[in-house]
Amino acid sequence: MSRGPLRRGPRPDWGSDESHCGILHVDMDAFFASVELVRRPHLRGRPVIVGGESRGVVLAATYEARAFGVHSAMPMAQARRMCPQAIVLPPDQAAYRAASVAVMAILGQVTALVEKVSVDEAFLDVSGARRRLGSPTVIAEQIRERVRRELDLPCSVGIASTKFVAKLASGMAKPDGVLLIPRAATVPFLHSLPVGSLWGVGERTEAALARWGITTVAQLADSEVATVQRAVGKVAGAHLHDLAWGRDPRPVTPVRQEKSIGAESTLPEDTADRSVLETHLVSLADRTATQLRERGLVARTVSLKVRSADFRTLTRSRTLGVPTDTAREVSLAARELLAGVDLGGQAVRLVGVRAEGLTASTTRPLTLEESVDDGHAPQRRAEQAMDEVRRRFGAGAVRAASVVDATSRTSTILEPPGDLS
DNA sequence: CTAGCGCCCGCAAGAAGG
DNA sequence: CATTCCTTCTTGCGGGCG
Repeated sequence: MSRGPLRRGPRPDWGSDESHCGILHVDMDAFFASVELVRRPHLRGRPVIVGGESRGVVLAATYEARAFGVHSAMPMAQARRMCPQAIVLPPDQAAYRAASVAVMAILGQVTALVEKVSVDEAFLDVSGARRRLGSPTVIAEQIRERVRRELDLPCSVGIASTKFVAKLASGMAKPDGVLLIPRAATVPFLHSLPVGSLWGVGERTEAALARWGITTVAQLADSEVATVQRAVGKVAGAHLHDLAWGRDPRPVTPVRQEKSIGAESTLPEDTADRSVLETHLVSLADRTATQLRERGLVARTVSLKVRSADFRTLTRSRTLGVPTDTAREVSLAARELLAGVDLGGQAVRLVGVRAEGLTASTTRPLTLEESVDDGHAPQRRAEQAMDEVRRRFGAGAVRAASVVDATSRTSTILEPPGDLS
């Protein structure tokens, strides 16, 4: 989700030579808010913010809200102060995922070379589609028209010769626009920007560069590589210096093997009660393991994330003897890790579970040998049965007994097989 | 008054190898 | 033969980024 403030003034124009500009970056405008407006058309034209109710941040804001200074990632309390008349809607991730799938389907019809980078943005390599579909700007406008007509959603497209310049261009094209940066204009374009515009330069890196007197991309480009490397590290330094000269050889990569899968949640209120935390860990582990099984993956390492009330974050991880995809083992590992954490009396505001070291599961349709000699097989079978129940009756149909609130427990609730607590 | 998710890097320390 | 030194690899952790 783009997080910059509202751009003012006319859209810049860097020329119209489209040769060598095969990379498109498609970025949905105020995505979550735009999806909400589709089903709540009466809110169009009004400041709308999507975000967590009490202790959340702004996930998306319409341009009407941005006019008040509201932007993504801003604490909700601050956003409400800046724009008290804003309509605040709770997020509906399922709806956004569905919209994302629809958008990506349209992009997939343009070219197979689509790299989804997040729920609301993707890169396309259309350099081979010119004969079939026309020039990049023509393709960009067709995409925008289709997304607008079929889904009623606005998006912006950046066109350039490299991925990160295309990404910058889409940001400057917003809202609801297209911007082409011809290859010949790349360096002058980049050198007109502050360093913070570069991909990979956030608050910290910006400050580190500033200590060496580097605040613009032009200054970065004119600095010795060694200087930049001293400021931000060897690898990042070399990379940034390349970017400052428009060198970005990364190709558009349609499929990427995921390296980790996880779930985390900020608690309704801070707590130091370990049993409450463990209950959350069980359900986070369940979500994580379900995703592992959905993707046919097993994880070798389980990591725990804990954020305390003072907003300090720590992680602990453990590598298992045998890779797993069961909630039981993920949750067991997570709870053992939690037991080893000294919170120093601090209450906890967020816990998370993450599965790392992923490899393809060899045991998806459990073979006979596995169910005989793998001691974990009964657990896998049980959890696969739960997957099936959820598929047929909905996500809430089965939960670990320990996650079911005691007051809502009745004899009619299905208890999962096996000890999941 | 600060989400959730996943990627990547730097650094430190231990394991492994010579 | 056991110990030491050195390098490289692996793992764990923190943190930045978007």
